[in-house]
Amino acid sequence: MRERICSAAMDLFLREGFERTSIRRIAAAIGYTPGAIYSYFGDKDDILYAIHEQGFARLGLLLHTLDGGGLSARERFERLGELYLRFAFENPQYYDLMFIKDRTAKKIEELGQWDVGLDTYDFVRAVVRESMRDGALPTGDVEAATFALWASVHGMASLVIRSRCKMIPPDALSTVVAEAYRWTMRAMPAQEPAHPPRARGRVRRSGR
Amino acid sequence: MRERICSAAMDLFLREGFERTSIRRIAAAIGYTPGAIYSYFGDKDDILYAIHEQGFARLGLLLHTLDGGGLSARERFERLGELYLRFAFENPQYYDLMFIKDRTAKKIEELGQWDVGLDTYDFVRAVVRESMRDGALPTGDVEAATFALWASVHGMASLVIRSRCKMIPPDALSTVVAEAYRWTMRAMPAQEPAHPPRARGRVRRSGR
DNA sequence: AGCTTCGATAAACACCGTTCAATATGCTGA
DNA sequence: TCAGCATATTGAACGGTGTTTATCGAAGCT
Repeated sequence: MRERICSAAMDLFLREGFERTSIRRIAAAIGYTPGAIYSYFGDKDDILYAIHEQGFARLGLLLHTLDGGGLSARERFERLGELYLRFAFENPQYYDLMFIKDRTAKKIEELGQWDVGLDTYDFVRAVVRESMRDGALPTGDVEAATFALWASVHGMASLVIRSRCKMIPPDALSTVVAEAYRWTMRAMPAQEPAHPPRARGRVRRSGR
Repeated sequence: MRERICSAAMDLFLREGFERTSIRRIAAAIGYTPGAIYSYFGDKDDILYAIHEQGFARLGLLLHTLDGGGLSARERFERLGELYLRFAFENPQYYDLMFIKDRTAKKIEELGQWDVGLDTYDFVRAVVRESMRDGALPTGDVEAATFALWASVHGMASLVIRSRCKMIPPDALSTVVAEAYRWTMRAMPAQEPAHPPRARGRVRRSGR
């Protein structure tokens, strides 16, 4: 039943946008009265939260396709941002819920459930750390580098999703984004491995 | 009168947030009835739009303090992002209106008034172009590099403003952001000037 | 004084999220 | 088979929202 509500809600979010999706409409879409929904969700933002969880499950699945591909640390690092951007542009409504919408953050705070997104962040941090250890990135503050990478791709995604890129011709947008990401990557050059053979071997093996 | 409405609205936005600021409350704050407001603004989002314009005026003023300081292209480039971030963190509600909120973008689209933000973007692009010509940045696609820089700082600002950084201890947040920006800057190294003396002279003089 | 003009009002409309007493439904035990 | 119970659902209500519009009142002009 929670499932039915969620999928009806997401359906309406996609077609009408969140603000125009009322509890009454969600209820009508599944043939119920508004009050019924409150037996399954405490309030409207609880539905948002449930969908946001689904979104993180999807994103997690996508990012973990990086595991076991026999990729070098540098390849993993570069693919990570690409996958993140792909998720954002293929699921803009999910992305909005997960990383932009105010109400989601408010609900997360209310529930104190930060771990949903934290897993994903830990994964990114681990990739950055590995990349540094492997010489695929200049060494430095892991926390800051992780945040810098995340901010960069989130910035691109959220500017596009929230329609702030109208100065770029729509048909050129995707290539500008791709080019900007390439620029960001090129700007973070691979260094000489710190301790070449053992480190790379260890990383390769543990990444199996 | 429009001024009085705007400042009352901004006052309430600051204290209560946009969603909880109703036309009725704005009207009450200046001693009018709700209907009166509609003699001065077509709808609620027109107030948003007016405030967003003020925000861009402020930001423009701040960024143009870079002019005439006798700064090198590289310094201008680095300071640009710092000023942008400063604006965002000192005026988070303005920033939200200008670069994150959905309804602002919708209203801009409705009015077809993209030039407000375009001036600012042109300024950033010009700084990037100058930096490349001056060898303060690796040369390459100006459009992509501008977007990459903007996305990077916007990403940091919007993640913080929309409360997505709870995995970073609050008291460490500002240093992580600063460190991440330094990382981004360090990752975009200055190159040898393309045509050193004449070019630098020209830039210096025109920047007066 | 009469007339016009125009800003402000009050009331209404159609929504919204949310609550809750009342009811319908389906299941259990006798 | 039927009473009783528990649970799922309803429908109406509350207080709010953005927005529209007929009406009013005061000021300005002839």
